[in-house]
Amino acid sequence: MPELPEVELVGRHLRPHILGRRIRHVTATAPSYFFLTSPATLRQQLPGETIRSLERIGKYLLAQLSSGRRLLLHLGMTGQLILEGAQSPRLVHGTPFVRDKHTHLVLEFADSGPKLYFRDTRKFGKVRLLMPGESDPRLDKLGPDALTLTQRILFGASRKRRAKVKSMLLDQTVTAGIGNIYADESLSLARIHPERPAMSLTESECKNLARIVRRVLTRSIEAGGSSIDDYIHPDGSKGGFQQRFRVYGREGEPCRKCGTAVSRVVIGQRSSHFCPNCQRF
DNA sequence: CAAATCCCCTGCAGGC
DNA sequence: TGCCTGCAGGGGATTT
Repeated sequence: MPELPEVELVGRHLRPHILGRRIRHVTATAPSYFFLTSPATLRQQLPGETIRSLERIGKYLLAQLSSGRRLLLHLGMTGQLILEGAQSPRLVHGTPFVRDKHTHLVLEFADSGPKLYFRDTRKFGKVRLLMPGESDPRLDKLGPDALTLTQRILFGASRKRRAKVKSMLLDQTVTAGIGNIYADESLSLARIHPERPAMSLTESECKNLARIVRRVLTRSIEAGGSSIDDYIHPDGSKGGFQQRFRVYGREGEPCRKCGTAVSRVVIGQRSSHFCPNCQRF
């Protein structure tokens, strides 16, 4: 589910519903590495806090709280932030979401508005409460946001890299927000083979690739993001960008440009899709 | 150092 | 129907 466009959309959908609201009660499940801050601490510390702002940083969401503390959230692979009343993603059409065994955190507010559920089946997501002035190394290490990716950043990062260009795009310290889908889609549009050594890219290829990354991410946001198995929006609605995938998840299917079968290779433990004709090594 | 490998966790689809 | 394998929008720790 969540790469930059999806996280951005979750933030946009959530803001009107949670900003300015005061947390009254917190329910959190058993400790797991989902909780960088213990559930007990969250239950104890969050009530009384008002959510002042919510910003996206790469694939993270960071909520500023009234006490000066901050709540850091990451959706991992299957994380979902769901507003009470949302349509259930996989259950019968028209059924509102109800808390289940994968719902690890519930925020109830002092007003009568909807609760907020944080659900994550695989528990790769993260939640951490940052004390005033406290920082998180994960945030500190992030590169510039991928929506503002420039040729300069890509070209600079690529110079001494023997590693594959796709790995560079996925490296959040180079640029933050690109995940497996948008890396494949961007390289496809840029007609660059994902296994090319990053250092083999020319300056003009970097310029083109940076522009394409920005455009793909922007277009996906406009289309409501990509929804594959789970929904993404806090109200339960789905995105539509997955219908426009050129290569992602299309192994064996014809390239939309030349008809050649889309190939799949594994790069850095991740499936990588490309057209072997349009994206020459 | 940089780069490759393994691991965290759960559910689902497909082959037999 | 059931079992088994492989795979999944992420990223951190460990190894080479």
